[in-house]
Formats: sequence, C-alpha cells, structure tokens
Amino acid sequence: MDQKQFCYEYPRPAVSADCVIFGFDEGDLKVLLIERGAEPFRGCWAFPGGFLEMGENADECARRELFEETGIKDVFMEQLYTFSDIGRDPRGRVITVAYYALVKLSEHKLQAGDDANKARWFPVSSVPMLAFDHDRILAAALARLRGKIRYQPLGFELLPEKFTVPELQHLYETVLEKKLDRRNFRRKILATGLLIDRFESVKGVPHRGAGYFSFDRDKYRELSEKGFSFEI
Amino acid sequence: MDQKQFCYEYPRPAVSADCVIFGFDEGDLKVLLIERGAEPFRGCWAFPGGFLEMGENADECARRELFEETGIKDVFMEQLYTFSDIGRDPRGRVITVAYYALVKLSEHKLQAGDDANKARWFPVSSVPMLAFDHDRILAAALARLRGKIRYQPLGFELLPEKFTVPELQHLYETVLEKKLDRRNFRRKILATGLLIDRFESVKGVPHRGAGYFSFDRDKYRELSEKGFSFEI
DNA sequence: ACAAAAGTGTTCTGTCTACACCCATGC
DNA sequence: GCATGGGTGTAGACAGAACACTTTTGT
Repeated sequence: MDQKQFCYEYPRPAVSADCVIFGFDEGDLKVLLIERGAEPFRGCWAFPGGFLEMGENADECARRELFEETGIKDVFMEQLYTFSDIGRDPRGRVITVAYYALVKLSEHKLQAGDDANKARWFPVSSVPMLAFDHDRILAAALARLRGKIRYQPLGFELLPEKFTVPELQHLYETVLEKKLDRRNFRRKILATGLLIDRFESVKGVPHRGAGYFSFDRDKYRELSEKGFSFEI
Repeated sequence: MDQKQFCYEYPRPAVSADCVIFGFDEGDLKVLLIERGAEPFRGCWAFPGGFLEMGENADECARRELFEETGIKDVFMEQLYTFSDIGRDPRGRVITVAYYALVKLSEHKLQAGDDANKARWFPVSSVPMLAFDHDRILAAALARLRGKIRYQPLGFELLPEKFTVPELQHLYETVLEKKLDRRNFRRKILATGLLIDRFESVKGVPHRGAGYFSFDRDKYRELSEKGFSFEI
C-alpha cells in the first residue's frame, strides 16, 4: 500500500493546538487570554490556539499560534494533554493538543492596542468564563505546573534574568499555595549551586535591598546529565 | 456561526490512538506487541491501536482498540503523549494519541492462536524492530512509568491480587533498574499501611515461603484525598 | 530612631542508609 | 543437615523543620 492508496475514508476530526501561557507578576500567577472575536463563544476568553496545518507538527503549531496571536516566541513550552471529548467544540469534531508555556512576563508586557486580538493577562485566581473546555485545560495546566515545579527548575522561566531569592520564594509560595521558611528556602536553593550571585542589590526600597541572582542554565544541563535531580 | 456553517476547509490529519501495554512476568518488564498483517510495515511489530471514530474520544478509542486487538479490558490506562511529526506514517498525515496501560499479566496470558492478530509479549530489553515511530513511543512510555512508579502506586497494577513483598521489590528493581535494600524496602512499603496481610505464604519452595499481601485500594483513595502522598 | 524586609546559624527531630544474623522449608 | 531465600533490629549519617536576632536602608 503506497501513499496514494491510503484512504482512511472515515470522517476525520479537526486538530488544533492550544496554549496556556503562564506569567508571574506583582506576586500573582497569571495566564494570558484572548478575547474571541468570532463565534462560537464570541466575546468569551480563550487560550491562544488554532488549527494544525499539514506542514507542521503540534509543537510547531502551538508556537506559531502563540506568536501570531500574541507576538511571544522562544519561551519554555511543553505538551500538556490532548483533549478529545465529543462536543467540546460546538462547531463539530475538534480535538486539541494542549500546551503550556512559561514566560518572563516582565519581558512580554502587552502594549495597549496590541495586534488584532484583545489579549490580557488574568490572575489565575480570577479568570473569566472560558470558551470551549478551556477551564479543564487550565486546571490540567495548573496541576502540571504545581507538580513539576518542585522537581524541575521551571520557576526561573517565569522570572526575569536577574531575580532575588525572596522573589523566587514568593513565586514558589504562590504556585504551591503554601508558606515556606525563608531561611530554609534560601539555604536549599543556594545549596544547589545553580544560582549565580550578581553582586548587586535592589535599590530604592526603604529597607535592605535583596541581592540579585541568575539561574545557571549551563550548570543545570551539565548536572542533570550526570543524574542530579533538582528538588525544592 | 452555527454547526452547519463550520467549514474548516484545510486538509485534516487522521487521528489514531496507540497503546503501550506493560506487564510483569518472570522477573521481566514486558510489552505486548502485535505483528502487522498489512502494509505499511507488514510483518513488523507495533502497539495495538487504530483510528479514532467520530463517536468516541481518544480514551475510548484506545480502550476499544486494546480490547479488539488483544481482548484486554478494564485495566489501568493513562494518556501518554501525542505524536504528530510529519512523516511518522508513510500513508500520509496521521497523528496519534499514545496511551500506556498496566496489566496483571498473570490474568492475561495469551492463548495460542488468539484472535486474528499475532500478539506477543516481549521483554522491554529485547523488543524487535517497531513500526512507525513506535520506538519513540515506547521510550516515552518507559520514561513515564519509571518516573511515576516512585510516587504513585502503579506497581500493584502489574502484580496479581496476591503478591509477596519480595515480588514487589523485584518489580521496583526491574523498573527502576537499581537494587534496593530488602529490609528498608519492606519497612517502607509496610509503613504506608497500604498492604493487607493475607496470612498465607508461598508453598512448595525449598526455603521459607514469602507472605502474601494485597494492595488496599480503598485506603489509598481515602488517604490520597487527604493529601497523603505515596512514595518509595 | 524607627519601620520594614533581608540576611544568617544552631538545635532538634525524624528519616534514610548500611549492615549481620536467625528462621523456615524442601531436598 | 544443608542450601536457599525470607524475615527482623539497630546505630550512624543526613536532611528537613523550627526558630530569634542582627543588618541595611529610606523616611
């Protein structure tokens, strides 16, 4: 049977990729949503996404859609889950390969009047009604992020290049929804040897300014090849 | 835009579900493969799977195909990853939602001359050439199993209702590819309180017979709702 | 000088690791 | 009675949790 003879005559579902984009700002974990300009769910908010083209795989599709709809590119992105329930899209049979991405929000501030679509960051604690089954996708993405941030250095993807230990701790506390001990957190995170001291501090605050650090990507890669496992 | 007006006119990929089935027997982790009777890859081995029908979601498709091709049903099954690379199927554009399943192999011995397809268990250490990109799927499934067995009680899905602690330990050693201390393993696994002592022992061995236990599913469910986390 | 958050060290406790001997059984 | 694998306890190392005081800086 060669390529031309392949006839899978059954109706095929349409395939899309959707992307949950997380950011962290002002002490809040946020997601980027797009207001839909067309039916179905016109006026509702939804994750950026769109249909798979024949010349790309799902990863490429997710990145393309993300860029087209928000201008964001070159970020951490990982496949999350494929949602295929009947009726999840009122237009007909559509299955979606969901992704989640982590962006340094400070480097991706949305300009007013950005693009054609209305894109906005929402704190995860107060997202509006979502289109399709995007609430389930969000729940899955949050669960993945919470589960994975503890044993993979995902936190750094959400912070600027330079960050302070208290900022990092705050991020962990927000994502994990639990208070951590300052001293123990600092000791543990510095003990990994993965933070590079920038020997600069926060200025202009009415108290001692926290010191800046950067994440040592190369060292992490090196260590994980040797079987080291990051853990908070 | 109502349902009838939905025309996504672009060509659509075909969508299939494939299932990696793990079993454990004779001290070996095994996978169930089917010998393909049709092109492409006729004569090659592949995971059971097939195309998504319009009246089912991917989970249902995976279970249906598993049952149709092997007679196995009612087993632990979880979505693994969606593979969508161009060219992964020589017949044309096919994306597949991969699953993995864990079966109690002792209860699913294959009868000789089972079904139409030739199905066979292979030790994961010596699988033959696989069709399509099924080698990648297998690698992903193994990685998932190894990662997850440590903090979810997956091991019990691979053993008979009644099993001994040394059997369980052997399973963990096989999957994790590392020796564990007998005393510490027993202490730790019994300390979870999730094993029910059957007060029976292995008979007919030329040494003291190991005691049988069962996994307490109800208690596990109960405990995990309370935030308990299983860990080996 | 005071308010506010950053930074630091020590003790305690519980868990993981390493390890050696006795027990039960079939031949 | 011996070979084989199953079952048990304990001491030392290590890591995580709890906790209070000093430092820096802007007002």
